[in-house]
Amino acid sequence: MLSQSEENYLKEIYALEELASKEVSTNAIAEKMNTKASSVTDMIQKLSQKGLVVYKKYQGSKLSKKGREQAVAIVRKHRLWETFLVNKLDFLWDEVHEIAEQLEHVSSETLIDRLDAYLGHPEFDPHGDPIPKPNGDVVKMQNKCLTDMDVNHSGVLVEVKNSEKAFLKYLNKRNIAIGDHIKVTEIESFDNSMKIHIKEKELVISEEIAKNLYLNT
Amino acid sequence: MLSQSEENYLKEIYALEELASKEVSTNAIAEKMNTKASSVTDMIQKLSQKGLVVYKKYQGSKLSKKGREQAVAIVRKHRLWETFLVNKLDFLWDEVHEIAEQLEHVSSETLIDRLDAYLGHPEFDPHGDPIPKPNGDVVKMQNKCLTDMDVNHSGVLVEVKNSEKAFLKYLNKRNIAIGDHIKVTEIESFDNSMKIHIKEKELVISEEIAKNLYLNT
DNA sequence: ATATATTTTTAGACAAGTCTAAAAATATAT
DNA sequence: ATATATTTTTAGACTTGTCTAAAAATATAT
Repeated sequence: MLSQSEENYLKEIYALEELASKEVSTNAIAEKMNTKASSVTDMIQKLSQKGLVVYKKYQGSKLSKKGREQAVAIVRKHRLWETFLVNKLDFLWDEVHEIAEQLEHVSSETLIDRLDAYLGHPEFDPHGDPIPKPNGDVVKMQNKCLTDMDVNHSGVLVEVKNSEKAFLKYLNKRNIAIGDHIKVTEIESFDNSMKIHIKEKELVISEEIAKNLYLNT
Repeated sequence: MLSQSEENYLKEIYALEELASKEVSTNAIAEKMNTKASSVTDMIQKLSQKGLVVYKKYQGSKLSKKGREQAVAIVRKHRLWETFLVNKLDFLWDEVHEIAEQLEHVSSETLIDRLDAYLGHPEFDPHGDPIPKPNGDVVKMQNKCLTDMDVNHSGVLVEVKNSEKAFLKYLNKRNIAIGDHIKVTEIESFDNSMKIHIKEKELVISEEIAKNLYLNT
């Protein structure tokens, strides 16, 4: 049985690994979790002791097989609860994160299986993130050009294909940056412009812009 | 903001007060919560400090107005979640307690209001207990124990006072459930066993069983 | 390559909640 | 009414998860 805190660490390490696909640094975890590096070191050592994390002093951490399984299970719960909140209780998809953070720690296999069935075994949560299967399978995220994405799908901005001053200036002005979570909310078929949700705001961008943005989805 | 532990204490003190309608003893709380009397003393003093409990050394504790409000809010959450689990996720009414014990600590006013609406503002939970209103009102039940009923009188089974596995199993086997209409058709005076009419059938139950069944008449 | 800066770990402290063992207060029984 | 039993509280310890401050390791810059 994991404590809530242990679960949160596993979940965040998982998220960071997905982004970087290499060992995650103590500082990175500390920042993500709003805590101090020394606290992270303490917890990492405990998780390492328990065989959930592979850790070598000063070299960062990564999840073990066992740790990854646990992390995925938590992500599954989080995303199913988010889906419930939006699909059944009429929350908006950007209002549900904090509540799901609490619900994800409720421990009952049966509960989560029933919830999954009740929701009709959804594949994606309201943010467009894939919901892991009960056996731990997760749809692999891959880089996709924004122009290849469908409505309601989302991803994290990981690459900008054009490095002209003007283009970068454009991104700056609109406060678009690497690492931002972007969700496609509308596509205008006649000119392929799209409406995207980014940093709590809606933005309309042309196909020309979209062509240069790559998301990890 | 109350900790989970504080919430649990308030909830259990509330339950004990409802039963006894007087100050509850440290030992009674300890037994109910599966903890030691010394731990209870510690917590009681803390809750008293916070103005949630009225406490005088060696004289037992009772909830303050503020503490009672908090306790009722937790009971409301607990019972709404139980209703959700049974009505929407098809749990049996005797399977939901442990899960609801976890869910009741999820903190979000909006969540619980939406859940309430989603369930159609139910008045009773699957065990027949009244669900407190958002403002804290709780329907006072004029429940009667089956042993206090006369021949030919009837009511709806609303509460089961014993939650041991064996007892619940007994009820399941005989297909006796909360919400059933029960009529007393015969009382055997020498052992106080009774014949009851339930779901189109006649059943004989011992006084021992009858003691644990409460009807809303 | 050496000094400087940054990151990470350690050491020691603290708060919450629990426990055991012993002391203090209250209740019970003769 | 006094001795005995029970209940409750206190004192001190332990665990979990956090923190600050200082030390150690690693990275960076000139």
